[in-house]
Amino acid sequence: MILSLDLDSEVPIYLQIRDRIVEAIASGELAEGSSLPSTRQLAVDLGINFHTVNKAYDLLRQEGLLRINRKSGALVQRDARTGPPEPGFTDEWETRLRTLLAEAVAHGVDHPAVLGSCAAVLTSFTPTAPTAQGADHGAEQGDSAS
Amino acid sequence: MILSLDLDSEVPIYLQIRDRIVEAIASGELAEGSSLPSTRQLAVDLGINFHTVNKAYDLLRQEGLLRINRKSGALVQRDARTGPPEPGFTDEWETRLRTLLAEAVAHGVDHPAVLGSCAAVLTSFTPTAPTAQGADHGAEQGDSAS
DNA sequence: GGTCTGTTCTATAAAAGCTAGAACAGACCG
DNA sequence: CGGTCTGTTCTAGCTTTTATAGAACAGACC
Repeated sequence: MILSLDLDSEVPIYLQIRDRIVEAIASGELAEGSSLPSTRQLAVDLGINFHTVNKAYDLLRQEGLLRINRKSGALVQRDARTGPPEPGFTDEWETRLRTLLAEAVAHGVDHPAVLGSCAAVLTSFTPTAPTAQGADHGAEQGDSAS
Repeated sequence: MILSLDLDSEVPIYLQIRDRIVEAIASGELAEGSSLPSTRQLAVDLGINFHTVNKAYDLLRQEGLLRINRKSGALVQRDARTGPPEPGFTDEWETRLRTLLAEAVAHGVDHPAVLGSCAAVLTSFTPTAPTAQGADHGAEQGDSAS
């Protein structure tokens, strides 16, 4: 699990870590039960303070995506296949979705284009379709600059 | 233009104002050229300081959605029909979209359901679509894989 | 002239955000 | 046992954000 982050970004470091892990879970790169590096280890790899990593892990734990144990460290608790989301998640999420999509529409992106972007993002989460046998165009992503 | 905001929300007031205006523009409730109430007037209506409203307006101006004039006040500059977004908008927007959709997928919402939510939100932006250009049935495509 | 408008200063106070140092306790291994 | 890893907790400093507020200015409008 190598993640690259931009220290010059306006997005806080701990949020970048969280976002990357969420995307890794969504794409299946991190399956349920996968173990994440320890906060101190990841902090050393990224050259940041381990509290920052801890904050990201703790946020993911509050969101129900991680299970943190003193003995086994951080494990992925949720998965795309785990089941439906906890009650209360969808409402809050759709509110944010509404605001985000409204932004695009207001800026002149027409509805089919917006929906196309959504579909493209979702497709990027499944680089290798289970039922597909034709195109195995691997998504180029492996980038580690940290 | 009546907007309700939640003073107890974690979302800052000025951001709530911005979000509501963006959604109003996306839904066509506020068309290009529409005039918004003055900062002082809206502040009185909402029971808040006019600087807070000014901050929301200024943010929308920076985003290119509002044109603020000393004589005509705040006018909606952009619209769903104005044209394609400014260069640089899409990339940053798709990054946020990716993170948001990843969140839903990681929480167990399957791809068709996510796409369905997106389509539902878009549909809610067009309660009456006389100039439909295929946005209605655009949601009908199921999952993208295979 | 009076009143509205946006604009621009300064200012303050509270809150949140972010990173960090230090220490503690449990777990593991040689 | 001793050393080292782990997560956890407490404290702390610093910056940024948020919201409010006052004051003043200039253009527009009736």
